[in-house]
Parts: sequence; structure tokens; C-alpha cells
Amino acid sequence: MLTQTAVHSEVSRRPTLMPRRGPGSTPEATSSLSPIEHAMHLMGATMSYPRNSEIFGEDEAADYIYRVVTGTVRTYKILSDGRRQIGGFYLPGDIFGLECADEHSLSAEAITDARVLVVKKSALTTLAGHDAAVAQHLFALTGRELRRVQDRILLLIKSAQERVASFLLEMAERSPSGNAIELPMSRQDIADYLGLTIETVSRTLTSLESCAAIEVPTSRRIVLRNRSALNRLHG
Amino acid sequence: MLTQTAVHSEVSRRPTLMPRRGPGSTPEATSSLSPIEHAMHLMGATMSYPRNSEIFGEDEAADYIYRVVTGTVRTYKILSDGRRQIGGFYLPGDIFGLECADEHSLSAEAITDARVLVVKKSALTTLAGHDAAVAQHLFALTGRELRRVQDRILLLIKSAQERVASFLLEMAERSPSGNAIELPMSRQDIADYLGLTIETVSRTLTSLESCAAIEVPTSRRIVLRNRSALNRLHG
DNA sequence: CGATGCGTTGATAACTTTCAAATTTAGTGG
DNA sequence: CCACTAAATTTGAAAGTTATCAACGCATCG
Repeated sequence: MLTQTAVHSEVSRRPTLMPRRGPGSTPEATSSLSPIEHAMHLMGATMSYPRNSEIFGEDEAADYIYRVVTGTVRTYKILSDGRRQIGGFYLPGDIFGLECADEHSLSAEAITDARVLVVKKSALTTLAGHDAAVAQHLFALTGRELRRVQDRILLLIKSAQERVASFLLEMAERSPSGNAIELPMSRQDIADYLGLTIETVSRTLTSLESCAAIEVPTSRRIVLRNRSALNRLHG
Repeated sequence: MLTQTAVHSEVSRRPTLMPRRGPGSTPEATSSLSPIEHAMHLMGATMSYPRNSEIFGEDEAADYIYRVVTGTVRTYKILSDGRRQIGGFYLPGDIFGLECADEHSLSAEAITDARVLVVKKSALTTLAGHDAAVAQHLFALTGRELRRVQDRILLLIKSAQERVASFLLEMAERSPSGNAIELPMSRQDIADYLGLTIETVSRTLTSLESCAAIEVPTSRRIVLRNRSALNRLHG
């Protein structure tokens, strides 16, 4: 089964620490944010990471929670046999780094150049200890992440077609763009996310295309043509 | 792939509500428990569920968190095509019901006759809002569950042998009994947990037995004979 | 004792991976 | 801007793994 993703021994230029922003100067309106996101904006710092650079490693202390501002992030784990499993893809607005109490069980990398809001976990839990609304929201947030991961489990017991169809629907759901998806990640990323090989992912996409369920104008761009067919597949 | 677990349309006798216990009358020493477990003992009620009865349904309000006192519990989800995916097995001391914010995404059933401590989620989050230690613990608890689920994902991308070996090691880890495991669940439960068929689970067990890695005196009893071989498999 | 549920075993089919090669795309330097 | 090289993606054929279908054994329970 060796997928053997060439381990990214790439540029690991140091991320740039951006000046801490005060309230009111955020690029997004903080008023529409949840208490936690609001707090993250107040207490956090924005960091910039170039494409393929590491945001945190599997063994690091995991004191931080992250919120994607721009770009795309992947979390992943390298298994003992060299395979790589991707834990998730995170798009702007998504929060990652929740998955562990003490240490990260995953590493995180920027798939594209990315800006990420970073805040100390302890700052959030302290806040939660003073404000039940924050506590409840923090709890709900991890609960949602938990459910997201459980949905992945449902994905992994399905066939290759179902997995790919579900992945496309999920990405379409999360992208604003309607039926056209601009994939920030490579086929290898998708394969390692779905537990398949790149060949199977590629073949499945072509088969979906020949079913007229999708269109693949370029490898990174996919248009959903027949959602009901995809929905039927993804069960 | 239709595993078609005969849906448990069994006895669904009403669970028995046990009298609420006051502090100090618990069967376990509460002193060694975490703040949350302590709170659960103070605020919760113990319920009894007969074998194969439902503890909560997928659609129910999910206002509660549960802690197994005796017996074994499974959480599961029935997919649209009839397949069943088991979310997890919970042994005495384990906490379940964390997985969702608003509604359960899973159902829960007692595998054996079980007693379960039940406490309102809102009571815990309220408590967390007053006590940072509780907030932090609650956060850590869901983080741990999150990691458990992520480990399941790593399991599901592996081969049948690896999955079964990992399952056995996990169960041995969680049972007090050392190398001998008394399985409370059926082959179908194991299959639906590992994303395999009962035939494959059965075949894999026999193959592991013929490798002298395990011994299967009775179908519900498994003895680990060669842990390093199992560890090698589970990667 | 026959019915029933659970687990095992066997043969075959379906699906996915593996290995290899062709093709396309992207990046670089002239 | 074009040519060239490296990387990513697609495609093909063969091998390996798991599911499916079917039958059998074994225990439990009326």
C-alpha cells in the first residue's frame, strides 16, 4: 500500500510574524464572529507561511489554536511505513489545531501561501473559565470538529467512487463558487486524504467525467455537472 | 459492499432510572476522579440499559454526556445503503456522547447490560464557565476523543490484517486482563467497527492464529501470544 | 430434536493497488 | 517568447486484496 509521498523536505523559510493588530483594525468585521473568533482576533497574532512550509510539527507543544485567514492548510501524519494520512484541509475561516490536549498528533503545512491567526489555547480556556458562553462555544467547536472527523470515517469505509464524489461535494460546499471548484491541493494530497492512490483518484475522476457527472477542464479545476448523480454515489 | 447488519429491532424495554445518588454514596471513590467526572457523579443520574437497548438515537437532542459505569456500549450510524458503521466501543470509565454540538450524529446502544451515568451537557458547560480548571478539562476531554477518532482514521486506511491487529491491541490496552481479551461484541460489531466484513474478520483471526500471534479458544475470547508480531502488523 | 443465530470456511467476482510508461503541465534559462 | 527539464497527472496491464455468495459447523433455546 506504500503511497510514499515524497516527504516535503522543502523550503522551510521562517514564517513572518506580523504586527499584532488592535481591535477595530481587522480585515474582517469582528462583529459577525463568534465569541471565540472575536477573542482570537483580540488576543491572537497573524502569521504568514509560504507554500509548503510547516506551521507546526507533530511533536510540538500544541499550545495554540489556529484560524485560517487566507490560503489553505493541510494537517497530516506520516505513518511508520512512510504513508501519509491527511487529517484535513482548512480553508479561510476554518479553525484547526483543536485535535489534541497536550501534544499535536498531527503536523500542519501551508498548501498555498497562507496567513493564519494564532492564539494560545490557555488564553482561550482561561477566558472560557470566566464566561460560560465562551465555554459553551469552545465546546461546540470541538464537537463540530469531532463530527467532521467522524464523517471522514464514514467516507473511508466507502468505495473509491463514493469517496471521490463525497470529497468533491464537500469541497463545493465549502467553496463559495457554486459548482466550480478550484482545488488548492494536488492529487497526492487528495489521495492521502481519501486513503487511495493517486492513480485511483485520477481514474475515478476520469470515470466521473465520462459519466458526465463532472468536468475537469484543468487538473486543479473541477466543475460539478450533475450533483444528484454525485449525491447518489456519496450515499 | 452491503454489510447489511440486521438492524436491531429488538427489545427496547424502557431503561430503568435509578435513584439519584448523593455525594459520598458512590460505588467508586470520587477522590481520584477528574473535576468533570466528580461533577458528573454529583449532578448525574445512573441509568440501567438491558443488552441491545438504545441509549440515545441519532436524532435526539444530545443534551447529555454519558459515562459507562458497568457493561459495554457501542455508538453507531446506519448509512443510507443499510451499512452500519460503529463509532466506538465504550468500556467502564469511558465517556461518550461528546461528538456533537446540537444533535447526536450517532446512536448508542448497550452491547451488554450496562449502567451509565448521565449528566446534562449544559450543566457541565455552566460549571466550566465558573471554573477554568473544569473548562480546561472539558476541552482536554473532547481533544482526547478527537484524537481517538483520528487514530481510527489511520486504522481505516490500513489492510485487514493491520486493522484487526490494531483492534486487538487496542482492546488489550483497554482491558485490565493483560494478554487475554474477553470480547463483549460480536464479529459483526467488530467488522462494522473496522470497515470490513465478518468473513474477512473471521479469516484474519484464523490467519493470525495460524501465525501463532494469537489464540482463539472461544470466539469471544482471544489471547495475545506474540505482541511484537501484532505490533509489527499494526505499524 | 429441529429451529435459529453466530461464526467459520471455500470459491469466485469485483475492486484497488502496483508497476510501468505515456502525456500534460509548470518552471527555468536563454 | 520559446525551448528544455522536472514534476504532476493520466493511462494501461497485471497482481493482490477484500467482498460476495454459498455452504457448513456449532451452540443455544424452545
